[in-house]
Amino acid sequence: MITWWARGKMVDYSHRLMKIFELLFSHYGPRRWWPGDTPLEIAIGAILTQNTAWRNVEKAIENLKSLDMLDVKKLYDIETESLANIIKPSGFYNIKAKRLKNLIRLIYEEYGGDIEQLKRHGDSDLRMRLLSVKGIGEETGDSIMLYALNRPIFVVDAYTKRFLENHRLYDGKPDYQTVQKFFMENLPKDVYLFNEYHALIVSLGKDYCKRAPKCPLCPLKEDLYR
DNA sequence: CACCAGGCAAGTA
DNA sequence: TACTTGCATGGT
Repeated sequence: MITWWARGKMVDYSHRLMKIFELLFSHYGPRRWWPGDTPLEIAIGAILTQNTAWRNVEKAIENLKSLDMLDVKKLYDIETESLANIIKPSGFYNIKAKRLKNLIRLIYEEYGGDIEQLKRHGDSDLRMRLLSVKGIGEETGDSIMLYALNRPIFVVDAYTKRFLENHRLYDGKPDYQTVQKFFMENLPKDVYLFNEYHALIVSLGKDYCKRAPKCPLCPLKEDLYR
């Protein structure tokens, strides 16, 4: 049995986390994340959405699509300045253009522009390669791992941390590694489960848990506020 | 008008 | 290690 210390006592969370998943899934249904059709588009979206509302990212991706720029070779060749101009609606466009170029440079120069070759790495090596790119931190890297490359890695973001705090599932400062371990050690390592779970937490967060410690309308309230 | 959104890296102490 | 700051657009 895997246990975690929380609220001063040791608790088995594996059943609770599955119960929460079932409640959220029955409330929202499948979320079908990540919005995006190809691994490349998903990876680009992961960088563009850093501290940015998704609706602004959509505009930037639309711009890339309309210019037929969702292509490793074309992105490798384009000037960083031109790329910045294309992705302008997503905000932080100068730094994000550099970050996109850093990722594209890795794919093009180390893997011949073929994401399938990048995928030959095992989970651990793959994660390290992604995190070695300047501009790809833990959340962005893990989003690419899970949603673009279909690896069983749990993605932690602001919503996930807020979720644990709001529902008092874990005390202490929710740093990335700890939160990720909390989910990964208490759930079966399943790509589909991790995919839907993260998406469901975001859906819940957008609807009910923005920053209130209590969520009167929250579909989880019966089971979590005892 | 102010505040925030699916972060990250670099700088400071 | 633990803060702080710059990066920038668009919606509420």
